[in-house]
Amino acid sequence: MTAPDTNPLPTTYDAAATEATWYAQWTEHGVFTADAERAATREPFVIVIPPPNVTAVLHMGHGLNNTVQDVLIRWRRMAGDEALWLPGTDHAGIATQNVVEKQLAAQGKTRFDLGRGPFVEKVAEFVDHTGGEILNQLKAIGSSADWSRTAYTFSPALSKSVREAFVRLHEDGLVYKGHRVIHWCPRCGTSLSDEEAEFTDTTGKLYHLKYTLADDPTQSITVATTRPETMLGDVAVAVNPEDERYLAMIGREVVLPINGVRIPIIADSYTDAAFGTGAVKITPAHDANDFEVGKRHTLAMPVVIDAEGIVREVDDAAGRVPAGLAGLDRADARTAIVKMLDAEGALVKVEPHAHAVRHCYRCDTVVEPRLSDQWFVRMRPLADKALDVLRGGQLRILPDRWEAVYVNWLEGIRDWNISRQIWWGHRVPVWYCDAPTCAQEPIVSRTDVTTCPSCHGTVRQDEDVLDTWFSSWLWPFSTLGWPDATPDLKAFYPGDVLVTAPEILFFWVSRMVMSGCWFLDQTPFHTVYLHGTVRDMQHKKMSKSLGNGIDPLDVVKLYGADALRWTMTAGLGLGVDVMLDPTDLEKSFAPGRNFCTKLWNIGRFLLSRVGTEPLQPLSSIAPERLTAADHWILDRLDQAIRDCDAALGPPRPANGHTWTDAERGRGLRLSEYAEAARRFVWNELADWYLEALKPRLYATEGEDREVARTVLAHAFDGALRLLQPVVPFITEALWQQLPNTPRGAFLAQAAWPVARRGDGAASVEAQAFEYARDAVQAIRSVRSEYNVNPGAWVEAMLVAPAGIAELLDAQRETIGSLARARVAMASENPGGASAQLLLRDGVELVVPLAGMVDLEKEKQRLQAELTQLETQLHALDGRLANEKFVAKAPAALVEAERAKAEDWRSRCALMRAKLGTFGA
RNA sequence: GGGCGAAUAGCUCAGUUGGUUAGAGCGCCUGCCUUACACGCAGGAUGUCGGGGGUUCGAGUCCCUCUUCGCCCA
Repeated sequence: MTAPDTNPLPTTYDAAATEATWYAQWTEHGVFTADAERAATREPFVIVIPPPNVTAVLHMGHGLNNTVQDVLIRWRRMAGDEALWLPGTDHAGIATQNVVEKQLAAQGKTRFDLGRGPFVEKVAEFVDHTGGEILNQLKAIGSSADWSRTAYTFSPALSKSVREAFVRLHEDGLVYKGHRVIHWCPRCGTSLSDEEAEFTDTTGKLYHLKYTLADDPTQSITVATTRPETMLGDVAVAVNPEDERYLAMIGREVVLPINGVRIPIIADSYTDAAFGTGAVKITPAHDANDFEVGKRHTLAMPVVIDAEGIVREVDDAAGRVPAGLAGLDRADARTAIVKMLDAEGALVKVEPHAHAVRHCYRCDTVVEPRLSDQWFVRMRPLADKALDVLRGGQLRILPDRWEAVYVNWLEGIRDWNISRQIWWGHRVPVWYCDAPTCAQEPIVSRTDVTTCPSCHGTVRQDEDVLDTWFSSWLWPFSTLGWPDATPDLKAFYPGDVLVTAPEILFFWVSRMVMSGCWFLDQTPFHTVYLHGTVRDMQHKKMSKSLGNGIDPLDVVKLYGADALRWTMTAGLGLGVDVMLDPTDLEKSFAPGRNFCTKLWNIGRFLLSRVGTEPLQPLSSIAPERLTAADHWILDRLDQAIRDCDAALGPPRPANGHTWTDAERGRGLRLSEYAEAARRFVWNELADWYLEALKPRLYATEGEDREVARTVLAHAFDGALRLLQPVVPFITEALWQQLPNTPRGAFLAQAAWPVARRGDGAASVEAQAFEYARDAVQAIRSVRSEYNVNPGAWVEAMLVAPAGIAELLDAQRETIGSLARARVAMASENPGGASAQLLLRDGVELVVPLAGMVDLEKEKQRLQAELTQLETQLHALDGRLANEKFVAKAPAALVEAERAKAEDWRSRCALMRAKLGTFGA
């Protein structure tokens, strides 16, 4: 009888209780806390978290992203590195401001009702009270981040980094104020960078407008535009100088419909003769390309749409907007203007037109090109450095196809608009003298300026704040104390791996490389790991707005954090999207839960049979005391360790700084790692070793029982170590119960296993167990085929060549207990009415099954097997007869193929002989 | 318009530099509640590797082309 009362493990695994217990233990004992001093004597391994928005709520994308980071950091922590996973949040300028503005709107207020100071205070208060909750949610999925170093992009410390970066770039001549057309979101009321103005493919309309020549009303020129409402601000019509259709018109003037303004026809090679009519209207204040044309031709730049997207005479536009149109929203204005153009006979035609329209990445409003003054960073010199580190091999991106995308973007880099006209964010550190007569230039300063250095009068700070990404791009070192030379900065910069999704390759990843190379002269990490996107079964990206999301916390509640992590890891091919079915959580997460249950039950078996009495260490056991099964499982553990290491590593370039071609594409195969560990613990340890071991453990005492206890505990200990990075909770809970676990130690910081034998060759002793497995599987197969009662014992006879026979003879009991058979060895096949199978290396299995064997069936099976093997042998012989194959293929391969052909030939012969005994 | 990726078992996917009889999980079929586990065990079925062409002794893997789906950039 079992004695469940003495087993410290309950029959079912309680994920919730275990997770709470061990997470608290880990944090209480500082398991996740990195130490700058220790990093002097150990390899540091650093991952900085992609900081979630401070107002974000955990979704499956975070679940995936943070599981990957946690697996890597836990792996390196065990491997002996000084592992630092640095967590934190992003103040998320526009996004956070939008949230609070929405709250105000519900009270019928705007931010302007409050004023700048009180509004910023209100946002800060909001962030203090509700922000950062996502970090607690990350704890629920087991994230082993160093919470003592939690950073925030808008903290005083990081604000100092931001100012330093701005001022230094200014000193380097790379920050400047530019007057040009930028992307403007009329809803958010701010400019956007190129990257923040996302393209959406749209089927719009192409309007053909007829402008009459001023000096000859019988002649006209037709322009094509997707934005007819901007015609009020037209200052020219441009044609290509090569375009013969319009040569005679260049230099003459046309009259704009509706407002009657006269504008010239100019020649500019920007105009594509093949697009539309070959003539385009030029509106310098409302189109970036037109702006360039306007500058080249020193044209006026009237502004006819204001910051809110309302049509009116804003700037330089007197007489351009008729009273009936002034005050209309840009969309309404389009409708009205098209109607007016039609009435005037100026609308030639309207045709459907597929094109991409830019939208605000925060609120999806159609972006309005707008002429304004903005701060820019000249990116070319920074981009060149970022290209150098990739090309030089100090940086790699996995999957490597993204490297081309990275290179392409950096080669075509454009200046970065870093100023935003919102209130929530780092204020641009520039001050202006209030005195209109003072000659003082704008002051760019690391510290606040209160009086004008020239006239000692009052100053005012620039109204703009910086793009939120201007703080994010400093993240790998601002979080470590830069610009101060802190111990952390010295110990943990540069870091190692950056884990994120491809969506922010340009927003964030490339820019971090640029800033790291520029300010610290080193790439901030040697590896960028771009994982896939979480999608539903229709391959749609999971999102709250689409309603196809899965809440990771629901999964934790239903299946446990380990199950969630298992699904994320085991399903993660390199760079491949993860497909989950939001309507069927069971399908996605049951495998992880089932695996945990399996682990739990192995642990329960071990504790009930091995017990908790101290064990002698494996190293103290003489090899000859180990059974074939012991040797086999220890070999399998070695192989599993090698497979896991090969899938995960190398953790860094072998020479410490530059990837070799051979190393560059290796590692970070999380699914292969998980599969290797799973295969070992389930298909090898549980399915075979444990079963083979039972008779030895059922013994109440004896030397062999002690050996069995030690080997099983050792193998399971190895499995738990390999699995800790994926399923940290259950492995910790089990490891704590193992007889030889030191008190006060944690699996989370125990040593990563090392293979006992490095070569990977199976030992002779282990080989014996492989033969035994073959025999067991063959007997089971026969039993199943003949529907032998599962409880019944059968007779089985093994005929084996010398050498193998001795090995098998020693395994008779093991084979018998696993296959429910009384196993005998025989020197030759007795023939007769029996089921017979040919195993490896000339081993034959004979199962008499008196009276049950269907000879015809046996014959058919054998014949089918023979036919298949003959076909393969024929193909193989053909290959070996091919002189070119023998001459060109590697010698080792040819040799192996020859040996195989011989093996198959003798197998065929045996089968034919056997068929003969059936009287065929 | 330019670039990239994917297409392998019913489903989701592995398959590193071309080289055993192409694998896993789930699902499916058969039999088992065997004293760790039915969230389990044992046995089994399932693929002209998207179509076509080429290179090679040899192609799921390399090249060309077509089809379908997806992504990025302009």
